[in-house]
Parts: sequence; structure tokens; C-alpha cells
Amino acid sequence: MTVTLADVAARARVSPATVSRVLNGNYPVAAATRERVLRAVAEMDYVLNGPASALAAATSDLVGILVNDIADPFFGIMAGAAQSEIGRPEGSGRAGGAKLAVVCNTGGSPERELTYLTLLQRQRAAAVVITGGALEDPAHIAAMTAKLTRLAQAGTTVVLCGRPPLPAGGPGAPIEAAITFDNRGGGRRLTEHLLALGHRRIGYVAGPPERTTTRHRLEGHRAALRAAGITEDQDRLTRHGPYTRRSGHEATLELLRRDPGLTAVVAANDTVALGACAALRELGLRIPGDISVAGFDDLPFAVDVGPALTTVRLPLAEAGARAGRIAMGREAVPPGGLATMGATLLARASTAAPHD
Amino acid sequence: MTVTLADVAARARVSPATVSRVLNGNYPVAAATRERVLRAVAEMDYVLNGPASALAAATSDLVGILVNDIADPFFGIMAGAAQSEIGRPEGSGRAGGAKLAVVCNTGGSPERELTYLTLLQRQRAAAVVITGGALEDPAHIAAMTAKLTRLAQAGTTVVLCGRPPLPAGGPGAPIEAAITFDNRGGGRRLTEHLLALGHRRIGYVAGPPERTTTRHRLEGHRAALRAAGITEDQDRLTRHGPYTRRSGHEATLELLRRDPGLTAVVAANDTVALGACAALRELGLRIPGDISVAGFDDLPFAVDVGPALTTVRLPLAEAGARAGRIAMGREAVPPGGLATMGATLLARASTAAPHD
DNA sequence: GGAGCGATAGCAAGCGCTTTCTACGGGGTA
DNA sequence: TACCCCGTAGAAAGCGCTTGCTATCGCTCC
Repeated sequence: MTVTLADVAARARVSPATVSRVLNGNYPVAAATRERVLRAVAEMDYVLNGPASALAAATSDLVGILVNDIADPFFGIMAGAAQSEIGRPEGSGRAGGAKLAVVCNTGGSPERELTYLTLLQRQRAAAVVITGGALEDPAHIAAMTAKLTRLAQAGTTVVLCGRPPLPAGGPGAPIEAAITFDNRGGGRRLTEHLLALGHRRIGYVAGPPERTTTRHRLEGHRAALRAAGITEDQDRLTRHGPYTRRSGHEATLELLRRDPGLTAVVAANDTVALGACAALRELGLRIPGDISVAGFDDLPFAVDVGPALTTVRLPLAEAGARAGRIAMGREAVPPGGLATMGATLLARASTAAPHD
Repeated sequence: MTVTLADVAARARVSPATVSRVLNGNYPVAAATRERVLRAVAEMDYVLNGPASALAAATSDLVGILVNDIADPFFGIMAGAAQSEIGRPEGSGRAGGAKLAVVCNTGGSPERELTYLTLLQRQRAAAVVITGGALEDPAHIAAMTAKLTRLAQAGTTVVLCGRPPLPAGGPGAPIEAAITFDNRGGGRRLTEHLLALGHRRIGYVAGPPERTTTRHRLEGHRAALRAAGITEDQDRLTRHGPYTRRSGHEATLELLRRDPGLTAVVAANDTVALGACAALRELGLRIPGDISVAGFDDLPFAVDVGPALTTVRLPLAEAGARAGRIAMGREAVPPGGLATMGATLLARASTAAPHD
């Protein structure tokens, strides 16, 4: 059988209550007694029964981190930073102790997102960090709002990371805080860079239309074009698809078919840009000699593709860490519960002036 | 307050026991009664209290997945596949129901590996999947063996994925199964490919020396060289470092300093290869014209770097899925508890015959 | 020198669920 | 018609921990 609190108590010749208090450190215990208890714990190799503890205390030390795609470093970096921040023990006792930070992969599916939230609710998670852009489907937003409200009621802290706050914000919103990226500004600066180089016909390989991230980046792109007086039918030069390499590949071919005169292709993110580069190479076009390419996110590999990708850097790790700290109540909630993190243009080798 | 089983029972005009049985589906309940209960559950938006349930049933529906680096797609792909397999509901009732698969990022630290295992033990996890190569430090192996033994005793199924079984195997081993990759064979075939192209002076950028993965890949490389009669001091042409791009960059510069006559560089994995490529480009060397480069793993980006990387494909997703199924008791344990998955050579554009 | 108080430790009542054992009713069988 | 058994539902005893309350002890303070 496994060792229980009572066993430890017997060995240390104290009551179970005392052992519990030593372990939680939330009640004064004489040093000598504590010593004795800790020794018994060590000797018996005792491990607290989490479920029992959670049941009695009505709260668990589980923290969930939801990601859209665990195989994508974009999410991996945020999740890793959040997790290491959450797992960091600090202070003592249940309140400040290290939590079990777990990441759940929704695969971008709204159903699985809700399923995981239910599962976390079932576990009475202490907090939940939801990363990545949101779906703008009204039904899903309503379902999410309802679910998050229940979670908040049950005492779970909800923090968004890289996702705008729920539309139905205002007081009573179930969200502790939201950390967002300046996708719009980043998209805008990226396109301004291309415009400054002299590009006028720019193709845009966008992400899935219903995601906030997609929309914001595209809005930034369009805003830059508009500011430059380029008003021709941009829909024709834009193509939506998933955030995959394959999509970048296909979309790029399609865009060039629609308009062979393109001098630049902007991708919704670095992964898509990779596909775009591959497609262009297959067509025998040189980058940036014949055509420029730009990505978004500055994932680690962006600097290594040939040629090094011009992109926009997002402070992913910093945002994840911050979300983790806020979830743990270790960092102040930003004013209005909303913090926006800047996006930095990184002009590298994949963009250049169009050749005459 | 949150809704409890008793509340649902009252609404459905049955006993709590009956509600529990409907929810778990492990006991016959009349169709009409079940109907009534399910309606009450839906109307009240009831969510089971996981901790209470786990306490009473002495088992939880949590499954842990340990990874070394969550930002690395190598692990993300395995973890994602395992997670989706584990989260898949199948059959009904507690035994076959969907579990909460959670991934924990150890960051490659042995302490955190043990910490997470303790945390999962505390949660009374139903199973644990440990991915990635193991550390060969005797102290850590002993600690892991002890910890895994306790987990197994507590009823947790342990499955390794991409990691050799514990040395102290044999009967009573705490491990349900181990899925390994043929790193040695893959490494060997990769180097054979280079030898066949005519390379003789090959640099090797290895991973951290104490990891099994590193050792096996290097052993394959050396075996191929030996078979080809190349016996000169290979240690001089090998350099260890972490599995990072930076390490690949530095190590490559160092190796070329040691032996400017290298015609090929083999990296311990694709990420390292990326760094190697960058270093070579900085030196003004063309790949594969001046020097060939090869990676390992065939991560998604491998085909996109310029030029497309010759590498070895590991069936990461398949291995992860299989580990997940075994953890759930949904797939037979391979004979001897050990299954090795093949490694396929992918000869692409980054390798070619050395120029005279 | 006795009352009062602060510092510790123990008692015992749950937390919400599962599960064994018992109860009950309605056929089928002899 | 009496008996059994099957199918179904309920009663109740925990699962191992936390925590409010109570008990004890050694001092300090008048």
C-alpha cells in the first residue's frame, strides 16, 4: 500500500493534522516537531495524495496551458516560458508553492478547446492560460464566454496570452488578464518596409479567415497599403489558408497565377513563408532578386532559411512568462486587464528592392 | 456554489449512487433512469469533481507526457500525437474514457524530470509517457528507476518513447513498454551515404555527450566510418554541444579550424544542422558545392532550408501515437516490452560529391 | 500567586465521489 | 401458486486530506 498522512503522523508521533500543517506551511509548528515530521516524510518517501488534498482544500495545484499546435514553436515557446514560470516554487505553503503546469494541445479545434477547459474545470485547476489567436465564430465565442465564466466562478484564474479579450468584456468578465501582441502594428510595419523598398504589387498569404491573429495582421498590411495610396483590389492579391507550410506553397503559386507581376509575397507567419519560398524556388525565382518574401513571428528557424527571412519578432517567451506570473498572482494585472506587447520589424535578406 | 452529484441526483429524483453509475457507465441503469439523469446533468451544467472522484476511485484520469523541450518540434510532434491518442474517448466508463493528457516540459533538466514525476505521482496519474533520449548519469538512472518503480507500484503505467529502457531491466521492471528509434542504424546509413558520395573527411557535431540519443547516433556514424576503413582519429573531428542551432554554428567553425579539409559536416540533429549551414555560409562556402551538410530527424523545416537538408526521418508521430495507445492499454505491448522504429535516410540537396 | 494569553498540537467533521452490500419487484419455472 | 433469480436502485461506509475549534502548557503581567 501507499503511505498515507496517517502513517507519517504515526511515525513522527504527531497527529495527521500536524503533518498536514508542516507540509502546507500555513500554520505555526514548533521547529523540533517540524523537523521530526520532515524526517518521517523523507524516510517513508511519502508523497501527498493530490486528489484527497484537492478535495479537502477545494482547490488543486494544477494549472492548464492551452495551445493550438504543440508542434509549432510559436506555441511551444510561449508554453515553455509560462510553464517554467508556473512551476517555479516561490514562498511556501499551498498558496505560493510550485504548481503542476500542464499544456494541452487543442489542435486549433474549438471543440477540443472547450473539452480541455471542461477537463480542467473538472480537475478544479487553479488557473488556465489560453494561448494563441481566437476564433471569431459567434457561437464559439458564446460557448467560451460561458465556460470561462463558470471556471472563474469556480475560482480558476483565466489568463489569455496572444489572444484579445473576449468581446463581451466589461465588469464581471471572467478573465483575469489578457496579453496581446501588436499584430496590426507589426503587419503594418512589415508592409511599410516593402513599400519603402519600392514594392507596389504585393501578394498576401493570410491565415484562416476566422482567426483574430489573421485578421489583425491583414488589417495592418492593408492599412499600410492604403496609407501609401495603393487601393486597387487587394482581395485578389490575398489568399487565406491554414498556418501551414503547404498552404504557403499552394497560395503562392495561386497568387502568382493571378498576378505574375508580383514583386513581393508577405506570409501570415514564418511557417507559411517557408512554403512560399519553396514554391518560388520551384518556379526558378530567386529571393530576393526576383521576388521578396516576408514572414511573421521570427521563429528560431527564420534566420536560417535561405535567404534569412525578413519577419516581425514577437516577444513570445516574455509574453508567456508574464501570463504565467499573472496566473500565479505573482505579477500585477496590467491596467484594464490588458497588456499589448510590441512587434519588431526584422529586415533581413529575403527582402530587397524589386528589380527595375 | 458549484453543483454536486447530490444536486443532480435530487433533480433527477434518484440517489447519488445512480448518478455516479450513469456517469461512469460501469453498472446497469434502466434506460429511462439514465435519460432522466443525463437531462438533469445537462440542465444543471454539472461537471464532475475530479479530485473527489479520483480520491474515491483511487485513480485519476490524468496522463502525463514528459518532454525535454517543448519549443522543439521533435518533441512537439511526439507529444501531440500521444496526446491526441490519449484524449480520444473510446468505449465508455472510467476505464476507456478520454483522459486529460498533459505535457510537462523538463527543459532537459534531470531534477525537473524527477520533480514532474513526483507531481504526477501526487496526482495519481493513470499513466506517464516519457519522451526523448535519457541521461546516462548513474545517479540519475538510479533515481529514475526508484521513482518509476514507485509510480508503477501505485498503478501508473509508464511508457518510454524515443528512449531506451532502463538498464536495470528484467522482470519487475517498472516499465510497461519502450518505443525506441533506430538512431544507430540511421546514423550509420547517413554516413554511408556520404561515404558513397566520396567523402572521407567528415566532421561530426554531436549532441550532449551524456545522452543516449547522442551516443547512438555517433556510434552509427563511427561504425560506418570503420566499415569503410576510415580509422584516423575521429575524436578530433567530433565536437559535442547542446542540441541547439548555436552549438551547430560554433562547433562547425571550430571543426573547420581543426581541419580545413573537411568536405562534409554531419550534425546530431536538424536544428544543429541549421547552425552548421549558417556558419558555412558566413565563411562563404557553398552547400553542397564546397561542403556537404546533413541533419537528423527530418523536422518539418528541414526541407525548406537552403538547400533542402539531407537527413534521417524518424517516425515521430507514429511513435508518439503508439506510446499513447500503449499507455491507455489500447494497443498490445510489443514483445519484450520493446519496439524499435526504423530510421529512413532522406538524401536531399545539401549533400553531394566532394569537388575533386 | 492566580488569571490571562500566546504558541502549539489534537479532535473530529467534513470535502464529493465510488462501491459494496442490501432491498425490492417482477417474471420464469416447477 | 410458491420460489428464485435477475435487473435495478438505494443506503452508507469510506477514500486521505484540511481546518475550525478545542485543549494544553508555560509564561508574563498585575
